[in-house]
Amino acid sequence: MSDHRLTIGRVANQTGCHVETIRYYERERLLPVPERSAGGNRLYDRASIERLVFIRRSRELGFSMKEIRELLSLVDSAQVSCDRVKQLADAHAGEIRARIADLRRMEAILRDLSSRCSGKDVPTCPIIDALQSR
Amino acid sequence: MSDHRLTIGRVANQTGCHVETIRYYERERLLPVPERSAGGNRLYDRASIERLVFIRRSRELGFSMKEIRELLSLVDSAQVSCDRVKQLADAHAGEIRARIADLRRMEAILRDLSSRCSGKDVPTCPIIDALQSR
DNA sequence: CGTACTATCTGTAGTTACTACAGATTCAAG
DNA sequence: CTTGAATCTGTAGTAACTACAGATAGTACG
Repeated sequence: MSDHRLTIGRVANQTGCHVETIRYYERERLLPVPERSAGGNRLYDRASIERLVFIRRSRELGFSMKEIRELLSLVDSAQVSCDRVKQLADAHAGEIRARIADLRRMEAILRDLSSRCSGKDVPTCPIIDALQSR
Repeated sequence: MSDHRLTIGRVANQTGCHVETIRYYERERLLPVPERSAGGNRLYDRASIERLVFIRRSRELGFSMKEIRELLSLVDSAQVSCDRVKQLADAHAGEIRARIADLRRMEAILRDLSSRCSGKDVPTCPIIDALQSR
């Protein structure tokens, strides 16, 4: 039954995480302490891979480790409260929208400044001027 | 002539930077070493304030400190090369657009997942499911 | 079985742009 | 001269990894 134990390198390959990141997640208690070989190397099972994929996908969606910690604890609790999960996802989506709005503002300003700059070697630059004064 | 020297606290007020941030910028060599009072307190002039405002506005537009360092060195060089400034601004705007695209992708996925989740206390949650499996 | 090479181990430091102390000193007002 | 606010230096913490160094484990080959 314990015949498909995987080394950390294989787990890294299968999940797309770096070896160091896997160890880091273990230190941070997102991953349970794995078994060890006689010599002390980590050995993982299927469940660890699933958990790692969960973390990775959550990170790809921009969840912070704190949020992931909570998502994982919800997963770990016998029955998932869809309620709280949805809450977390919606709150996070809201943060992302706010961030997008910020970035759009920045981009618009930069585009405007750039359009007013010839790019030629003239003595004054409208971009610099705008940054310098109010 | 040296009658409008400002303490770091006043400079912080006028620029909207924290005192610690001003000292940090000095350590990082974005700001020149200021004069000191007899007792050792920093004393700033108008030029320092302008430079600090420049840094702050650049940061607000999302420039990294590395980029700001280059912008400042362009400002410091006798004649500004509008060319390079525009290049930096455009490159930065491009990064912002890429970041926005990323965030939009995340937000769309989250919105989709959330719409498929009732938020009720059902045994399985489509959000969790999506995170768990590929 | 020995050797060589790769994988893994632990522990620490670096990354970005600040922010937050602690404990000592300086300054300004009364 | 005293008191309280401001400032000083130096260090450590933040988020989420990444990058070593130096030591040990595992594995393939002859």
